Amino acid sequence: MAEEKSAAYAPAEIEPKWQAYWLHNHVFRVRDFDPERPKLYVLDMFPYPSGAGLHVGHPEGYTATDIYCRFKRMRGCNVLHPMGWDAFGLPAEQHAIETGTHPRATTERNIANFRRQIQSFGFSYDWDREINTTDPEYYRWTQWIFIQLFKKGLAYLDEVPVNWCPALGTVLANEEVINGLSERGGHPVVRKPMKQWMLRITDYAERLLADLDGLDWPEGIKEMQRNWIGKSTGAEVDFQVVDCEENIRVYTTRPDTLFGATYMVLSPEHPLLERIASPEQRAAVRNYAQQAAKISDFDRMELNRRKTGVFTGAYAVNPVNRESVPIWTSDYVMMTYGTGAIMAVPGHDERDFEFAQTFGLPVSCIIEPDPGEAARAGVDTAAVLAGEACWSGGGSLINSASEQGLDINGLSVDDAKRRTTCWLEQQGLGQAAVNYKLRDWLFSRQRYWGEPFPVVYFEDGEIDVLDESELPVTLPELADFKPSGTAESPLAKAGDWLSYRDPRTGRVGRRETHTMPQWAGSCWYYLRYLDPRNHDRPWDPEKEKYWMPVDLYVGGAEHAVLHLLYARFWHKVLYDLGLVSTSEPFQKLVNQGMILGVSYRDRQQRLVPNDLVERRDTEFVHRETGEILEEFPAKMSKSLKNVVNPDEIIAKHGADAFRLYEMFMGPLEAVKPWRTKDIEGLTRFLNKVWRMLIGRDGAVSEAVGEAPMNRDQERLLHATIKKVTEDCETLDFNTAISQMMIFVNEFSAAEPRNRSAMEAFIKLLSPFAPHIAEELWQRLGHSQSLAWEAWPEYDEEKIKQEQVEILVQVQGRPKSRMMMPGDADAGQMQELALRNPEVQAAIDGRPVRKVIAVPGRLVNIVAG
RNA sequence: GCGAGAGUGGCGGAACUGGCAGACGCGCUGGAUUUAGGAUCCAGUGGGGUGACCCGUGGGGGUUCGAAUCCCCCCUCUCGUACCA
Repeated sequence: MAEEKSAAYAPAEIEPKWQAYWLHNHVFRVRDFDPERPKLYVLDMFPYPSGAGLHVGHPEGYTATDIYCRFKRMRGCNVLHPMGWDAFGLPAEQHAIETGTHPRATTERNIANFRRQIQSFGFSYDWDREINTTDPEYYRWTQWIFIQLFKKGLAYLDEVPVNWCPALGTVLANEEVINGLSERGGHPVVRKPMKQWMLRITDYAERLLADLDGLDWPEGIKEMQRNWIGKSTGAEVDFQVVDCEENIRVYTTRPDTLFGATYMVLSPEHPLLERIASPEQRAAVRNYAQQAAKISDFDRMELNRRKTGVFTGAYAVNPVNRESVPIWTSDYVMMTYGTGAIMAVPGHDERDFEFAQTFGLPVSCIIEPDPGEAARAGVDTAAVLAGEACWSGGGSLINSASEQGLDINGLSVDDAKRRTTCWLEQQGLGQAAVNYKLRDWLFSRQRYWGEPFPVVYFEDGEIDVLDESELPVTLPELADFKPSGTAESPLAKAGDWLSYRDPRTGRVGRRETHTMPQWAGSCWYYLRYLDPRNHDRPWDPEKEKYWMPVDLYVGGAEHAVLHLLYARFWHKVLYDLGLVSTSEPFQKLVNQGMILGVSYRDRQQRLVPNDLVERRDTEFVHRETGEILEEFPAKMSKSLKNVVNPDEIIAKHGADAFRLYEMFMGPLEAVKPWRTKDIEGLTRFLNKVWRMLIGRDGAVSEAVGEAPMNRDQERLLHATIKKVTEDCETLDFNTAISQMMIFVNEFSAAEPRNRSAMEAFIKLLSPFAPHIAEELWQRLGHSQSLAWEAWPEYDEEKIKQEQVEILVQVQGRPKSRMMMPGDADAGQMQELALRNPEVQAAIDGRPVRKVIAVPGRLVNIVAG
C-alpha cells in the first residue's frame, strides 16, 4: 500500500484505510478446529437494526468484546467473534403499515446502515459469518427447532386469556405489557381468550433454576431469573364444600396457619364459582366476575387499591378442625397462580387481613409473635393476640389443636409446617407441593414480519407440523400489512399461500397464519454462527462440540430475564435431544452499563430539552425564560433531545478516540454519563502517541532509536505490559488506558526513545485503538497487520525496585518517608526506621511498645 | 413492600488479600507561545489554617497499630419486581 504519509494524526484518513484492509483481506476470518490454539467464543448480543441507527450504547459492549478478542488473538487464542441481525420485529411492520414499504426493504436498508456504522468502529468481526434472522436460510432452522419442540410435546395450542392490544391488532406476551400498556407504543391492553401456541417452558423451571448456580453471571441477573421463575414450597390442601360434592383445592406456603383460616377466596375466573354460589348470591357473584374480566390488568394490579369481593353464599370445611368457613371471591386472588383459590388467614397474612377488615370477617390469632422479632418490627403483640393486628413473622403456634388428631401448639412456624403437611398427607387431605411463578411461554403473534409456523390445520381436524424437507415455509408476498383488527393475522389474507396439500398423503389443509415472536430467532443464533452456511443442518455437531459453550457473552441488562431465559430453555431442549453438547449456552455473562445523556431540569424539577438550554459562562440557562438550570445525567431520549449520534462523534474525533473514551469512562458494568467534551482527553492522548513516534515529516521520529532504556523506563515498560495484560483479562479497560497514558506521558518527554519499547507499546494499544496502531506499526516498517503479532511479555524482575520509598508512621500518623531496599524484611525496616532522626523526634523518648513493618509499604511505630 | 447494586474533589472515576485516599482524564487557575482564537507546552488544583498543624471516602457507632475497604444501626440514589397465597 503506497500512499502519502501525512505528518499529523489524521483519523479520517487512516481509519477507513485499515477498515478496508481488514475487510478485504479477511484478516479476522476464523478457522474451525485449529489444533494449535485454544478456542474462545466471544459473543455480543446482536442488535435489532432499527431505523434510528446505532446509539452510543451499542458500541460500548462491542468495543469491550473487540478489545478482548484482539487481545486474546495476540495471546494465541482461536477466537470466534461474529455479528448478525435480529431483524424480525414490530417497527419494520409498523412502518410498512404506515408507508406501504415492504418490511423486507426497510429491514435491508436498516441492516446496511447498521453494518456501515458497526464497521466504522473497526471491530474485528468475522464478517464471513454474518447472519440475519429474517433470511429464509436462517429461519428455516428456527422452524426446524419448532418442529423438534412440537414433536417433544413442548409446543401446544391452548385457549388462554391473552393480552390483546386493539391498537396494535395483536396479542402480546406478559413481558411485553408494562403496567397494562404495550411496551411498544404504550397502547392499552385488555384480556381476551384466544387459541395460541404455547411453549412448555414450565417443564424446565426446575432445571432453569438449578443450573443458574454453575454460571459465571452477575449475581443480580441470576437473582432476577430466580425471582422470575419464583419457586415456592408449601402444600396443596382440599377443602370440602358444605352441602356440595365439590372440593376446593388451595395452594399455601403456610400450612402451619390452617387453624387460622377463617374464610376462603376464589379467583373471579375460578371454574367452580358458578357451581358453588348459593341461589341468593349467584347474581352478585356473576356480576362481580364479569366486572373483574373487564378491568384491565393495570387497574387490577394497581398498588394500594381497595380490596373488593363478593360472598358466594357457600361454606367449606376447614380440614384440620371441621369448622365451616365462608367462601368469597375477589380479584386479589389470581387464577394463573397456584390453584386459583386460597385459604385466607387474616391473622397472619397482610392481604387477607386487609380483606377481612374491609368486609368484617373474623380474624383469629394462632401464632404468638417471637418477642424479639415483634419488638424489632415495632408490632404490638397484644394487638396481634387480640386479632387486631396482623403478624406474618415467626413465633410459636397457639390455638392449634383439634379433635381430628392434629396438635401443633408450641411448635415453631417451620416445625408446624412440617407436622401439618405430614398430617394432611396421612389423612389424604393434601400433600406437599411446589409452585412456580413462571408460566408457559405464549409463542404466537398475529403479525406479518415474523417466522411462519411450519404447521397445518388439516380438514379432518388434525393439526400437524410439516415434514422437515418442506422447510423453509417462506413468508408470502402481501399487498397490505395491516392487522385485520380481529385476532386474525395479516397472513390470513395470503390467498393461495394458505392452502396446503400434503405431498405424500394428498390431505389438504390450511396453514397456520400466526407467526413467531421476535425472541424466536435470538433463541439459537449463537449456534448458527458456528456453521452459518450449512444447507443441510442447522449446525455441524463437530463444530458445535468444538466451539460451545460461549465463553463470554456481553450485552445489556434489559435482556436479563426474557432473552436469556428463553435461550437457556431452547438450549436445554436441544441438549435433551442430543443436538448440543452443553447444558447451558452462555458460560460467562457481562452486562455493560447504560450510557446516559446529559440533561437539564429547572427548580421545579421539570425536564428541559437540550435544544432549549444555553451555556452562559459556567451556568446553564433556559433559552427562553433565562432560568438557571441544573445539569444531571438521564436516559437518552428523543424527547429530551440528548441522544448522541455515533456517526457525528466518529466524524469529529475518529473511531479510535470514541472507543477509548467509552472504555475510559468507567467500569464496563457501571452506568455512566456521556460527556462529549471528555473525548478530547482521549484525542490528546492519541495525538501524543502519534508524536511520540512520528516526526514533522511524517516519517518515524528521529528520537526513536536503538539506544537502551534506562532503569526507570524499563521498569515503566514492564509495569505497563503487566497492568494492561491483567486488566484486559478482567475487562478493566479504564485502568488499562490510564496506565498507557502514564507510559506515554513519560516516554514522549524522553529522548532517545527505545524502538522496541515503542513497538511493545503499540501492541498494547492495538486492541483499544486498532487503526492508529496498525498505521504506526506500518510506518515503523512492518508489512503485516499487527492483529496476529504476539502480545508482549513482561519480566517481573524488571518491575522490582532496588530502593523503595517507605512511609514511617508514629501512632498511625505519617512522620517520615525514607528509601529502603526493596527486599528489606520487617526486621531491617524496623531498624532503619528507628534510626531515622525525624522518627526519633516524633517518638520523643517514649518507650516503643510495638512496631508493625509491612515489607514494601510502611512501618508503624506505637510508642508511649 | 420485596430483591439486587451503588454512595469517594467542581465532574468521570483510581486505590492489590485492611497499609501514604484522590492514580488517569475532564474542568478550573497561573505562566510560555500566538495579532486573536484554537492547538501545544510548563506549573498548580480535596477542604481549612496557609509553618512542619487539623479535617476529610453518605451519617452514626464498633473492631484494629492502622478502615473508602471488615462488623452493627441509619439515610439517600439507581435498577428490577409487584396482591405469587
